Amino acid sequence: MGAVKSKRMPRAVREQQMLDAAVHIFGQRGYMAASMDDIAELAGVSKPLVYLYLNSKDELFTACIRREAKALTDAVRAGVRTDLPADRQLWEGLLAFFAHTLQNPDGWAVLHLQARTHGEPFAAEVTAMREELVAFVTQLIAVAAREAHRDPSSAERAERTEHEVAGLAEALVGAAESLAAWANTTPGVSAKQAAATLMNFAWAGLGNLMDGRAWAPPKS
Amino acid sequence: MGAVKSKRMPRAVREQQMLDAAVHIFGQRGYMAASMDDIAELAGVSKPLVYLYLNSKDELFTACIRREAKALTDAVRAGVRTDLPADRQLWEGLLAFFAHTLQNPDGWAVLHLQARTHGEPFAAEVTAMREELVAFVTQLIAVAAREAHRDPSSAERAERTEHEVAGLAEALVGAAESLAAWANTTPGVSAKQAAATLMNFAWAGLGNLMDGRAWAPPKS
Amino acid sequence: MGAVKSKRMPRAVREQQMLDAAVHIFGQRGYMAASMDDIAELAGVSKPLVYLYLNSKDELFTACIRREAKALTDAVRAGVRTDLPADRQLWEGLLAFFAHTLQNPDGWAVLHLQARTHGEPFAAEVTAMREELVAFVTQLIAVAAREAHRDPSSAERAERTEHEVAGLAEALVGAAESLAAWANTTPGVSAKQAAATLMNFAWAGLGNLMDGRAWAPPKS
Amino acid sequence: MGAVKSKRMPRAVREQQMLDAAVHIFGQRGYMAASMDDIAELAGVSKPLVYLYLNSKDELFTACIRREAKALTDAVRAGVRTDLPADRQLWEGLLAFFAHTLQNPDGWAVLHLQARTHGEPFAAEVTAMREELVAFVTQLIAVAAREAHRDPSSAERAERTEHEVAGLAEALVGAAESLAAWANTTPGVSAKQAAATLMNFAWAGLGNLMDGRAWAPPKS
DNA sequence: CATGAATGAGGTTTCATTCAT
DNA sequence: AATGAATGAAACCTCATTCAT
Repeated sequence: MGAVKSKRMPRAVREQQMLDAAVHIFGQRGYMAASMDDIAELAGVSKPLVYLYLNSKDELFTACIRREAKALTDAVRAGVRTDLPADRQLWEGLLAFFAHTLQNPDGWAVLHLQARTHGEPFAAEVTAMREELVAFVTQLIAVAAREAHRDPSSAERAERTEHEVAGLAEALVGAAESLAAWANTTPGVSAKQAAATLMNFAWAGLGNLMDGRAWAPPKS
Repeated sequence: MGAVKSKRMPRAVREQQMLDAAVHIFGQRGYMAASMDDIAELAGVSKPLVYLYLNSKDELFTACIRREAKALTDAVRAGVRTDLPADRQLWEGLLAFFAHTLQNPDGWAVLHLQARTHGEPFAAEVTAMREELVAFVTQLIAVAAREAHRDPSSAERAERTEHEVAGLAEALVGAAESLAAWANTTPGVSAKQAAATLMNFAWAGLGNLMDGRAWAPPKS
Repeated sequence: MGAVKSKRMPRAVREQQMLDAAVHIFGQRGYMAASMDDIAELAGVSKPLVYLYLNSKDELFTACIRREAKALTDAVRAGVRTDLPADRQLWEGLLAFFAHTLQNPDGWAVLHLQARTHGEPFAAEVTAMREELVAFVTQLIAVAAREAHRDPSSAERAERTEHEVAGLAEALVGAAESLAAWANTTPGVSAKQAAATLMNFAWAGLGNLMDGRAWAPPKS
Repeated sequence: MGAVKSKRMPRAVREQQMLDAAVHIFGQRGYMAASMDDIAELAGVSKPLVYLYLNSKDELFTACIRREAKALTDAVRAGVRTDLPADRQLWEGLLAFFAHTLQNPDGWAVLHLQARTHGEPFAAEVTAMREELVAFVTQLIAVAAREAHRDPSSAERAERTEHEVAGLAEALVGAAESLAAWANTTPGVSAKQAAATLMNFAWAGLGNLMDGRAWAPPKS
């Protein structure tokens, strides 16, 4: 874990070492419980150097969030072949998402647990990333809807559908996030299993909705 | 919020005041950022009294988690009439869940955000509550499966179904949790809307699964 | 110096002990070089108690300045009998001023050296005190002028006089301040000697000015 | 202010740039609040170079004091024509003094405020400069006394006068210093005005004293 | 029952200073 | 001649926690 201690490294390298250490500590202990001493020690440098390069605990935390958010969205983007049908795209996206979060448990903890738990500068960073994922899913659902009934006979149905897509995408991304946390803390759950569970859950339901077979709440 | 300051109250009442204050502060600021000073002040008592009744910050936090977890599961249980069909039970459960979390944002923040973000003594408390909810959903899914095809023709299909129920319940509860957080931070979202969104998402998907129409991952 | 260490004292007493210690350390070492650790130790208390009562280094410093400024102006006021002629009043004021500054070297150092050397919140406190002294002197000079020539024959002379009084008072107070510092660092100089030196210097000069016998700068 | 950054300059030039920067920062922020980083940056060099040339913060500060003290005394000396009568010499000296301090506010702040506010190595530097000014004034007063009454009729008076000259010179220099600070912080006050105010104040008073018309403290 | 008084320990942050190139 | 990389030491401040009344 703690990189081999060697002196006089170029700044870019040292910064990555510090971010590695910080993500690990922040992910394990939380923002407030993490001490700059511990992060510096794990990074193999002295505390003043951490401050010289990253200025403050806040900025260090923000840098962690940004790096991990970018890494995650990059991973998902890289995993999806956009020339495939919508269901295959969703499948590949989920697979890439769970694979990445399972391989980066600390990074995922920082994004999912820590960043959202501490006030506004941080939560906004995650919100931005989340919106990218939600947009991806929203677009997939829209494509799927068009694929499902090429016949745009009922304008009403189309409208209702459009109207609900946002909430559905939100629910799907939320479910994925929760499953990622669950997979991270439950031994023996692979990325493929998590993706399959969610895909089954989601795709069939979406299909039904597209066809207008929604569950109707009771009148009472 | 801060109870009117009056002397000589029975211990049980004072304790509840303290827990009220603690849940509010913990929910707003997080476990580490919350100070015993602030909690005592909001509760309208002196700090030593908080220690006399609740021993330490850890125990105070644990007491908060336990009280809020019990309140939530009680609310869900109370909202479900077990003599109704499975879909109605799930609907009522979701409704009760979202209604309670929306009316107790601080309590929900403590359970969903804070308790899971800080090491083991606390996360376990939430896990216990979560398992109760998952069990409730799991049983509903099982009932639904039996209702759907009373004819257990394909043993293979039944087995596969049983095998996945755990993951599905997990996904559903996770989606509910995410939606609760979303509803809490998005103005204008009612408990009924949140429940309807999730119910639509879930029930159709579950129904399809029950009928064996699952989405099949590609072989590659 | 360091008060006898005894536990459990009422807050007001402890606060004065802390201020005593702080004035001593600030006066000797300067605002920035003074450490809260040293002040707390000299006061015979722990550092957190200093913060509990005085909030921050800034506020502690401000409290010192205010206390010492008030003590000095009080001492001067108490030393002057306002029913005497102007010269006697000035004499008594100077005597009280030098007596007080010689008996409170640290307080005087805080006011004269430290408070003016560090930015605006602090300098303003001293300016207020200084203005009180300048006003006192200004009024004495005006009274003296009236006493000197009861015959207000030359309006021009009176006007010019009025015009210069401000600058003269400023110079006199400035001279007094410098002499106080000098007396504080030069062994064997009594308050009476310092007052006599300045009184001689000032009163004769003022008298001459009142009579219009000013030194004229060369034309070149 | 910050010199254009150019490499390979002769040492003497670089040193002056550093001293310029240091005087500016020390004057504005004070000795302790000034950081070597800021000074090096303002000087346009790297920190190790500052240490290579000036060894330590203390020595850098001392070098600043010495340079500014020399500049001030040089300016005063250069402004005085010693073949003139005493009053003209004093006038020219004051004029040069105020002109220099007004044109070098940072340097004057270093000498008057900062150097005296921090322990012994530094205060002594200023004391040396101050003594030179006091000696200059003392000698002027002596000359003036001889000019005033060439007839040393009263030995007693002469003795008393000799005895007080030190205090008087001290008071005059102190008043000048205070006025310089006042002129530096009060907009619209010229060197000539400051010099005239003090000259009026001082010369008439000194003249009176020379003639034996001193103010007598009351017997009580 | 209730509290004002008090502290040990540890947090973030900054700074003067040096080393290796 | 000049600098990027690095740190030991110490500053301010906060907090959970306890005692004596």
